[in-house]
Amino acid sequence: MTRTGRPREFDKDKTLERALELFWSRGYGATSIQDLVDALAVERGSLYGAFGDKRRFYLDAVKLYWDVYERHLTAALDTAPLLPALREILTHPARLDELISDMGVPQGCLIGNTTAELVPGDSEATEIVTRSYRRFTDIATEALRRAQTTGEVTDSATPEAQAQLLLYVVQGLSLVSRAGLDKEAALSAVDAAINSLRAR
Amino acid sequence: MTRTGRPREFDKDKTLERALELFWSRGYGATSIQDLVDALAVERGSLYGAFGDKRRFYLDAVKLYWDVYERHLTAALDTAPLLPALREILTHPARLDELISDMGVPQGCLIGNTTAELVPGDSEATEIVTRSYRRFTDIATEALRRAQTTGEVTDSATPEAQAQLLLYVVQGLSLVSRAGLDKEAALSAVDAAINSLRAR
DNA sequence: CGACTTCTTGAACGTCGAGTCAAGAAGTCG
DNA sequence: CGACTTCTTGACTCGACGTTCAAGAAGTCG
Repeated sequence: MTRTGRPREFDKDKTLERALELFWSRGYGATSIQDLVDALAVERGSLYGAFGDKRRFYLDAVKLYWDVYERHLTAALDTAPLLPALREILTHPARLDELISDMGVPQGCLIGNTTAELVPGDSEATEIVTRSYRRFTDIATEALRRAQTTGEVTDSATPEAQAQLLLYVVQGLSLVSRAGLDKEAALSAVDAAINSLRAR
Repeated sequence: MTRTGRPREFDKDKTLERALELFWSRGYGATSIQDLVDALAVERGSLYGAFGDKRRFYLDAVKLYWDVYERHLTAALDTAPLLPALREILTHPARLDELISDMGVPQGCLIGNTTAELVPGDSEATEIVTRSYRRFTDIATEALRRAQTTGEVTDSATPEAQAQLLLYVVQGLSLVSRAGLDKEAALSAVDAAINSLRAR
């Protein structure tokens, strides 16, 4: 039996979620421990005790981000017809409704941001984003394969190629959006992408 | 008349190019002044004298990057047929042959990396990347408009929408590639994108 | 040559941020 | 209660980094 000591005074899961929001909106390097201390209302030592060092903390937040996103993705793409769902996925880049609370909406996809900031210098970060990309394409590939057999999606390309292309589009849209989103232009581009998938 | 003093002992342009390579491969935050001093063989004071502070230095490198890239882009897309040229542009994400010397090939597009790392926190960086994205879509739009009139490219979407989508694909591919490039998967995705532009 | 300007060098400075730690607080268990 | 464990607090350390600066070097001009 592990001897129990003084109980933690803060909610570890909730704190990780709030940290995720901060990391998401500011990036890894630009978020200092002091920022976290201020925003989370948890003292430095407690953070270190609960989450290890900054890099661990960040990587755990990234993992949480992906878990939530993957759940969204899977649920959204498990519907028919597929194309409207895909449009939804592309249209709201990296949207995680469950996590976004009252703070301003963070911008960009945290996986993509991590790729730009820590990859390829950090091997664990590289693993995480590589796995995430892989899972995205796997999930999308399966959905597209089904939609090809029902005749909804064109078979002029393999589901794998289509899924990979969708990954690029999501990540590109998500990244470019950070610099300011021209909603009309983005929407028409997404529609063009979706239409090119439609069987004719 | 400006009095001339002691002449600079290093080539400012060449030094900026070398700094660009370093910034490109490591990112802004992860590149220290000391790194630059070591790699460029120019002392700190001289760097500050010639380029101002680190942020100026970086932003100037980004501008240089874009200028070179834009020249490539314009030249490549000013040909007929357009689709093979587009494929070339997408296939070699952010390739700048003139600048890549004997160092390892930097990964990702510097504009995209800057977007992830400095935008939206830095207003001048935001300006630069926004303008770059704008110029990319402008150039691509014009090329696509011409290719639509010749019947090479489908008119099932506007040239603007197609160009915007291409921007997303380039940026997405360029970003995801940082985490390790699966050449086959990338190529088939690019081919799918190109084929969806082809008039039928 | 002497006055003037600009560049070079590298030590020094100040700041900031990640991580540590010792003392105390708040629980549990026997 | 007393021993034990874990959490909290915030001051402290220590290193890294961007930036400055003073002294000297290398040119030009009259």
